[in-house]
Amino acid sequence: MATRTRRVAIVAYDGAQTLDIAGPLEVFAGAARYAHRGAAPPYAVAVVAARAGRVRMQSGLTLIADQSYREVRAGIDTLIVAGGNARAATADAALLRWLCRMLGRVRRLASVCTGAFVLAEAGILAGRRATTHWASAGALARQYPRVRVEPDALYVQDGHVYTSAGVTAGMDLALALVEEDLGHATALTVARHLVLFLKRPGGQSQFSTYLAAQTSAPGPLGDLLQWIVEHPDGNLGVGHLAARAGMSPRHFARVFVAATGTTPAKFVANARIEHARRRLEESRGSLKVVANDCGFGSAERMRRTFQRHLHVVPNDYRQRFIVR
DNA sequence: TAAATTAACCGCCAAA
DNA sequence: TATTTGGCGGTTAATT
Repeated sequence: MATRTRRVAIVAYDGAQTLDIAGPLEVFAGAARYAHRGAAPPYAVAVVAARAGRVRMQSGLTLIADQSYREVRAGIDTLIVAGGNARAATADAALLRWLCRMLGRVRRLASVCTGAFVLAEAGILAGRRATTHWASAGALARQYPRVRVEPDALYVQDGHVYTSAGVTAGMDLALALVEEDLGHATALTVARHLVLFLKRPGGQSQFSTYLAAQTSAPGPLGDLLQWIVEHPDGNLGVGHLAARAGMSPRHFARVFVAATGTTPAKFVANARIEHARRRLEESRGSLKVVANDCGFGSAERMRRTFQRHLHVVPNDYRQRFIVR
């Protein structure tokens, strides 16, 4: 396998969403940290903007761009356009021209969230399938009729152009790109490390299944915990899990508590809730579909489980994440 | 909304 | 003898 370093550039602009930049950046940086198989690091990431120096994010945070995109002509492997308040960026004719030029010179061109509007304005998405944050999907389709908008996708690939939905979807996209380059195992490792950091400060979620799966003893349960987290649908009854682990239910329950600090059913419930939370935040799939995919059997059961654990019903929970 | 059914959990004891 | 494992039954909680 070639061990050359791929250059990744993320386009920032005044009014951009910080997490659209930081999320993918951390994914590629994480890959560089955890996948040092070759001599050279797999990625070198830079933030580019209209000019090098300060860029003011939508949130007010100031970011320092490494370079002006005007100075960048070639040598970029993956180019990513962040989302946010993209008005300024879509009005920047020089940026749009530059993106068009780069389209033929990069291996992959991607957008996160409303960054799709910038690509669309540049004409890059014409005739292509694409997505954006679902709250903006309608606007994208209206403003750019030639774009084939897929509002429910997490991310969409059309040729070498990728577009992704919300903030976390941008990280999912970045992970998919890492997977293309470095394989599934590396992408999974990066995801686990990132999830750990993402979930740890989340005060209200008193317990992260990912964290538990990550930090659990590497004994025979380690694989099982991971399997649970990755297969929220499917039979996760105590008896079935015990059989998978090759123990009697009684013994399994004891070992499980000793290893994780929780009981099997609670762990499973938490894993399913975490999955459902993400799905509710990022997709518009019906409650019924989400409930099924996350192993709740029925929307009614998911509703009660949410009520019990989060003190919110799924629909209300989802409402909180609508960006207006 | 209430009652019946089912699943999970845990203490305890016995077998390995 | 000490530790690990498995089974039984009662209690509690969740589901239909």
